Amino acid sequence: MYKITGLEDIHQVPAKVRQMYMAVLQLFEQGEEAGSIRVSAITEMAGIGKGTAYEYFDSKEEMVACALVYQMQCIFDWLGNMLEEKGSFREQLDFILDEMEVQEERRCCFLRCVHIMTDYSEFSRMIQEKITREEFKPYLPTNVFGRMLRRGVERGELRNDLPLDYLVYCLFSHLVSYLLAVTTKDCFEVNPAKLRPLIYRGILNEIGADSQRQGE
Amino acid sequence: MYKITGLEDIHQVPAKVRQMYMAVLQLFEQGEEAGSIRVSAITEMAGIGKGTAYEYFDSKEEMVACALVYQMQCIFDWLGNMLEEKGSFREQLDFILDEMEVQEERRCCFLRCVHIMTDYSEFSRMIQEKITREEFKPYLPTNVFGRMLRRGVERGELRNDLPLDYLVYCLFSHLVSYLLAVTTKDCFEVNPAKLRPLIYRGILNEIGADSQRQGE
Amino acid sequence: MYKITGLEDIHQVPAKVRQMYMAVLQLFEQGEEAGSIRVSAITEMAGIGKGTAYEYFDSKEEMVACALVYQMQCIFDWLGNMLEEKGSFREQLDFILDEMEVQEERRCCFLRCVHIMTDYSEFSRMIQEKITREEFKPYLPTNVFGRMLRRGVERGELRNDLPLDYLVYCLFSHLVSYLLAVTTKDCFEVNPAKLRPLIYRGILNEIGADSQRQGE
Amino acid sequence: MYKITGLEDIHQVPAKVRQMYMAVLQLFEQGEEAGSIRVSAITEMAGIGKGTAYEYFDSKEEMVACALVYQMQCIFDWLGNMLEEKGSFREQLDFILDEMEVQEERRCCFLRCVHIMTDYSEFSRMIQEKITREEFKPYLPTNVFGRMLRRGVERGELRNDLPLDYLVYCLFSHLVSYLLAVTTKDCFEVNPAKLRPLIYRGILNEIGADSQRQGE
DNA sequence: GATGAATGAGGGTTCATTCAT
DNA sequence: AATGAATGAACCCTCATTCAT
Repeated sequence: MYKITGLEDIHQVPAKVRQMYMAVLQLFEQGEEAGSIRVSAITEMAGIGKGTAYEYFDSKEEMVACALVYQMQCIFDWLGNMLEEKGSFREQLDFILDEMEVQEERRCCFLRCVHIMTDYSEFSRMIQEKITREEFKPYLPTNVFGRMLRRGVERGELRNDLPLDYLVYCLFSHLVSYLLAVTTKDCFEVNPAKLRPLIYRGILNEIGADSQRQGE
Repeated sequence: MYKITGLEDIHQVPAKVRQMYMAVLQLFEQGEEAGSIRVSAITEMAGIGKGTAYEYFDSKEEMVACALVYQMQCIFDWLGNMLEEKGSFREQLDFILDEMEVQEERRCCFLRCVHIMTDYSEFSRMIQEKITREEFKPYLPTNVFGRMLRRGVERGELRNDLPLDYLVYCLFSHLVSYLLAVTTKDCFEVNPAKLRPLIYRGILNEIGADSQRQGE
Repeated sequence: MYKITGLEDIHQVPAKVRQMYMAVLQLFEQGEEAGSIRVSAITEMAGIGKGTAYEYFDSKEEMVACALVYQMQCIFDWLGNMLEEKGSFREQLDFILDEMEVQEERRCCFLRCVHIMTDYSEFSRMIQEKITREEFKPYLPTNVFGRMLRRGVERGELRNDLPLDYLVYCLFSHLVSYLLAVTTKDCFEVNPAKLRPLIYRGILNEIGADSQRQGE
Repeated sequence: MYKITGLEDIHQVPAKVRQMYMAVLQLFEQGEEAGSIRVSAITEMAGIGKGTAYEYFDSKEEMVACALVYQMQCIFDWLGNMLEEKGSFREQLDFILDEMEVQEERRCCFLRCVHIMTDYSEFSRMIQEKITREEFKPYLPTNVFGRMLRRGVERGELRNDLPLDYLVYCLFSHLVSYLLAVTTKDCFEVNPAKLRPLIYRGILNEIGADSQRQGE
């Protein structure tokens, strides 16, 4: 039988596979490590037989990797749609920061992206291999944020003299900083509320349309 | 016998324990995950008997966690000493960015700090518990960078109207951004050389003495 | 899966579990100690995989303890049935003494009862915990002998003015004495044949109907 | 160096060996099984180095076996001396029953004798091998009780028409019954106080001088 | 297609014994 | 003689994977 690749259309995932994905994600939220999740835990939680899992996937690693890729797809798909609805760059930025601050599950997903990018392990390589495939392209942060930033430029809110890649990097790194600040509240005693204005200023300083005009 | 805690003075670690640490770190560089390192791999590489490992540590997890904590201590100790020798904030900043860019082992260590901070797993909690102990205080990035920044303020290079914690956060988040940019060259096509001036400007905009004067 | 408790109906023990029980008992007869029986020895002898053993039992100790409890159940069940068929107290007594003298496996089981009763170890406690459960009640020597003695009283062969508990104790202790005598032939040079009449006289002296009449 | 055999004169056991014996016996009273006592537990409790233990003994089994043999020697030596002081058979019997009922450590020792006699394991064979050596002879229950019984015959308290071995067996088995009754109070609800007269009558019925006269 | 009982390789840990000091 | 750090064989137990039903 054809096995699952994790890059299927998120709306056409077989029911039992979706149940498995949900189980994996739930186990992650319970603090399990990727490597130490047990197949029996997944199938029991998904309410399916252990053998069934192997009808869809070749190995445990595939199950976990596909579940994470699926979650990324879902969240970035959702995020892309939500950003599309906002009227201005500032509203979009606010929305992202709000999500990072508030939502447990979503912050988790952002964190996991950073976590996976900062790891050389076999398992991370597996996910990286998947998310660099053609099918994943539209869900890549690069593209989700890219679309948002391109519209910002078109609207005249952002500088039009910088390569899009640089705009993406700039936004991304500020977001990571905020994410870490929110996550490690205990470590740096920095109030997220006080940080927001600095994030705005930092980003607009670098890529806002005003900074371009000032430079002229 | 007293078991190793990982917080011993880095110059007084027993020879065999140091050999174990080196083995663990080498295995990490070969791409192993924390959870999948085998005790036999550690002891064989360290050239000691498997039982000996358990004379010093209570479990495999302890072995790995202590090795990582040891590496952090060593690197932040070394970094602190190196920074002390530099004459200006700019020289210090250059030194750190150079290290992040060039040195494999050291970048690894920085990355691992981020990696651990972005993880809820049992294993990460184990390390976090160790590095929040009193003995580790002087090696904490917060303190290493804190000392560097305090001197910057004293020298009149940095603003004196901001809490130190905030200065640390600001520096730290810019460093993480640079680190990610250097690490994920493949993802964002951003040239580190072109990034440097932006990092400098970004940091000095926020915490440089000049920005304070301008605000007045 | 539900784990085995050792108190299942002896006729409904799963085949592989029964094979394990047989292996354990065989190992005992080969002179192994309870604590030093190896799981691999059990499974190899039972002709099953090592993992399978853990499908049914939680630990090695459980395997061994359940096997011993199973043997007790089987033997006391068999003994109870055999005694039921005998027509008189004297025939019943003869039957028990014959069995103690002749049968290797069954004497073993009686001896083990004594062995376990004279031991405080964790392992003995484990068995004692099992055989004091409700399900084991009908197989307890107290009850097997109790039924036999009650019928003796009803038939008018035994005194009816003593509590049943006392009758049981009296029979039991004489049996133990005989058992030890038979077992330690090398130690006391006492001929079992010469002992029998003394056992009969000893028991009937204490609990026989005649002794009651004489006392009146 | 000459190794300890466990049959040395109990008053000439080297100090460190005696400390080891005490440690082993203490561990037994804490409920450890013979096979699961650890060498390190013995040496730590004895306050000596682990290597030292192997100066005196060839193996762990020897250490434990010798400690048990030593305890038997001590207790039966003491018992023999105590019995010597008593003026009549009845007083001697009372003394033994008292000890069985009251003294924890000594009842333990009697129980252990039964426990070892009812076991075929390697370890029990080791002890049995030791206690059947010439040097242990005077401490054997057979002999301790034998001396007591011989004096009973000489004093005219006991029958003189039975072989000594038989007298010993008779006494021994009644003592075991009493021991079991006292030990398993919870199992048979038999009051030791009510049992005593029965034990006396039982023994004297069989081997008392009166029973001989009656038979004539 | 779905199942879950059976498997056995693999790895963590213990602990008796040795031997250099 | 005394020590205790070092050792590695031994063994329990886990769990990914298979396959007969």
